[in-house]
Order: sequence, then C-alpha cells, then structure tokens
Amino acid sequence: MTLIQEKGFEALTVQDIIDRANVGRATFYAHFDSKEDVLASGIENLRESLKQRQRQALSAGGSDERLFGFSRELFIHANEHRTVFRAMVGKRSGAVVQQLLQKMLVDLVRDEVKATWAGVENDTPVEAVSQFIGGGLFGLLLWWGNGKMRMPVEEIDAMFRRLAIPSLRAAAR
Amino acid sequence: MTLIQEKGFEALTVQDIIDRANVGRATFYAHFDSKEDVLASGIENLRESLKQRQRQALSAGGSDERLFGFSRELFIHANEHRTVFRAMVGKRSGAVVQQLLQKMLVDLVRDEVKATWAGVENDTPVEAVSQFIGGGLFGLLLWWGNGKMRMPVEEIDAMFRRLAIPSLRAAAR
DNA sequence: TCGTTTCGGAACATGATGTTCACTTTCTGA
DNA sequence: TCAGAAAGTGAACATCATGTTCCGAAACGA
Repeated sequence: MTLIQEKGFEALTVQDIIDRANVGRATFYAHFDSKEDVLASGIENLRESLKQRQRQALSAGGSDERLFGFSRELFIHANEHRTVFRAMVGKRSGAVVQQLLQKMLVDLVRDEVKATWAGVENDTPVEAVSQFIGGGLFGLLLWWGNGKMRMPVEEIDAMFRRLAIPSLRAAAR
Repeated sequence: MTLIQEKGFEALTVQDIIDRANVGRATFYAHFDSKEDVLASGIENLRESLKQRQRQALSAGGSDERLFGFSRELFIHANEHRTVFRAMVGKRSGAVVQQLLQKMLVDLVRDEVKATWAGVENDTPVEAVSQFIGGGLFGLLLWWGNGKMRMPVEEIDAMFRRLAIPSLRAAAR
C-alpha cells in the first residue's frame, strides 16, 4: 500500500516490492504469480472488511431505508482510508486496480439485490441490475475519489441512493 | 483490430503491429508513443462514429421516448461489430481498453444529460448522474458482451432504459 | 538435535521497449 | 524533370522487467 501511494500501481515493479519487503526474488515468486496477484489478495482483504460492514448494516437496519445500506459503509471506508484509496483509484495506478475494485463492488451489489429480491417477480435479470448499479456506483466512487473528495460522505451516499434505488424499483415488477 | 482479435490487446506487442503493418520500428515510434496511443486513436474513430449516430437519433426523435436514444445505436453498433467488440471488451484485452471505452461512454451520456437537463432544477450534479449512468451502461455492456450476446439488441437496450431513465428522473427535481 | 521446509539472493535466459543511425524511398514544386 | 526535403526502413543497441534455477543459510518441528 505504501509503495502504491509512492509510485502508483502501474509503475510498481516486483523489484520494488521485494526490496521494501526484505524478501528474496525466489521467495516472492514462490508466493505470488505476479504483482497483480499481490494486488488481488490485497483486494480480498478489502472485500472481507466491506463484507463485515455490510453484514453489520444489514442486521442493524432491515427497513426499506437500509436498501443498499452497505454503500454508506463503502463511502465511509473510502473516506477513512482516503490516502490509500486515492492512490489505488487515481490515474497513476491504472486500469487493472480499477477492474478488480469494480468486480468487488458488483459482487457486493449482487448480494444485496438477491437478498432484497427474494421471491419478487421481475423483468430484469438480477445480474443485469447488479452490473448496472455496481458499474454506476463505481463510476460515482471514481468521480468522487478523483475529485478533491470535498463532498461529504453523507452527500455522495445520498446521491448514490437517489440514483440507484429508483433503478432497482423500476426493474422489479 | 485484426491483431486484437487474434491475441487480445494485452498480449499485443509493438513488434506484432509493425510486422503486420509492414512498417519500420522507427516509423512506428515517429507516429505513436506506445501501443496504448494507437488504441486511443482507434477509440477516437469509434467515438466519432457513435457521435454521428447519436446526432441522427436526436434529430430523428426528440420525444421523451428518445431519452438516451443513443443507447440503441450503441448496442446496434456493438452487435454489428460483435467480433471486434468482444475482442476489445473481453478478458484477454485487459483493463486499459475498458477504461478508454468507459470514458467514451460517460462522455456520450454527459452530452445527453446536459441536453435534456437544460434549465431544469436538480439536486444532483450533472457529472455525478453521468458517471453513474455511464458506469452502469458500461457495466451492462460488458456483461452482455462477455456473455454469448444472445440477448437481442432491443432487449438489452430496453433493459438499460428501464434502469437508467428512472435514475435520471429521480435525480432531477 | 537432525531432517525437512522455507528463504535469500545471485545468476541467467528471455523478451519488450524506445532510441539512434545510415540508408532508401517518396513527395513536391520550381 | 529533377533536386532538395520529408518520411520511411530496419539493424543495432542500451535498458529494463520478468520469471526461473540453484545452492547455501536460516528457521522450524518433532
């Protein structure tokens, strides 16, 4: 994470990593296939952390107002770790990071959609809605993160919910 | 494009390009900075082509039903060039291509949002809505394209409109 | 403590990148 | 038509990142 903040993920090299980690080259390749692989397991941690928060939010709320309640946790999380977050999401880190992050978001959204649509009739496949809302959320997150992030968490989250929930409602029939 | 279909963009090398193009190495670097640069100008062509279609759609329609009318053109376009499209968007081509494509889509959406929101009061910045809807559209497009694309153009387009238009409506106030 | 597993790091093969250079081809306009 | 300008050619090169291999050192565990 420190290294990503310093040079961005794109410019990062395996040599940088093993130097910083005081680890031999062979050792690195015994554990990871590539720097992308390292990133993937890093993202896996993030996913777990968000999942945790999502579960909390779901069990705490439950009312209709908590639809996509995890989004608030997401924005809070991004805001708390804004230095790392902006390094990951910024121009210098490149598209690979973003792809992994988006996939993670879509997964989170899918769980939510599945949960709230249990037994509901609908015209639109769960997967399509998840891709749409997940993609939209990620777009919003990127925009927020690449700006100066001076918009408060509550506001960007409200914005997302104002955009996403009508979509979800409209897709269910 | 042919080369991307063969090996995907990621695996493509400058050597491949200049061999296929019967061009000297020095000549290549006299015109482009990198293979990404080549891709960027390729995408620029695509953007022009879509812009063209968008203008046609806007002038032809104009009614409320034509909101995001360009999306139909987009899906048609993707479907017509499905071989190239799937090569560009597929796993093998990697995240750089996708990033460029998404940026292009968000630009298209932004124009549309700006046009339909001229003078309308709204709670949500144009940019946020554009990022959300553009991101969602791209997510949908990826999902459609990476599947077998056996869902008809009309259907995926209807799906997008069913998801996006309520968002747009809800964001305007 | 001894055998097994893991680590360290140098060395190496491979392959892509981007630049330079001497040379050839193509273009252009008087 | 032709001479000078502009653009293209491809070999050669320096540089750099990747991923593998190997052997000695260290850590582990029963």
